Amino acid sequence: MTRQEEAAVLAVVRSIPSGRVATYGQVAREAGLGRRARFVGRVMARLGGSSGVPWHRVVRAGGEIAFAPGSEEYRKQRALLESEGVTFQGRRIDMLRCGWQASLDELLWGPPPA
DNA sequence: GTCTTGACTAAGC
DNA sequence: GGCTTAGCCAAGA
Repeated sequence: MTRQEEAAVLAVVRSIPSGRVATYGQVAREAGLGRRARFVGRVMARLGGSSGVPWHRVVRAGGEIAFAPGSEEYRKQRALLESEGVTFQGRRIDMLRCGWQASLDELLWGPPPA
């Protein structure tokens, strides 16, 4: 929609700490978009990847990567996540360990950089 | 203006 | 565990 909402989405995604992931719906809520999870997906798609935004930390509900398993993008995203310490179980991310929860975030990992 | 498409989600079978 | 359906909303054609 507007640049502002897009910026809000990017800000939320940037605030996801390394080694953890958030779902599209979660990002949408954090950005004040309510249930516009698809909008988050659209913003990610438009980024292209070289925007300094950790797009790979955004996954679908349930902790599954949004891309088709085996696809180029899927493998890239998974590789990036695993390099940050995110653990997978099959094609799902262990959300209990790596899922991002803002409140729990500060308790376990300390306050985010910004 | 409408119709289609999609990096979504929750619920139901 | 998986697949389908229905709801959702914005961008492009």
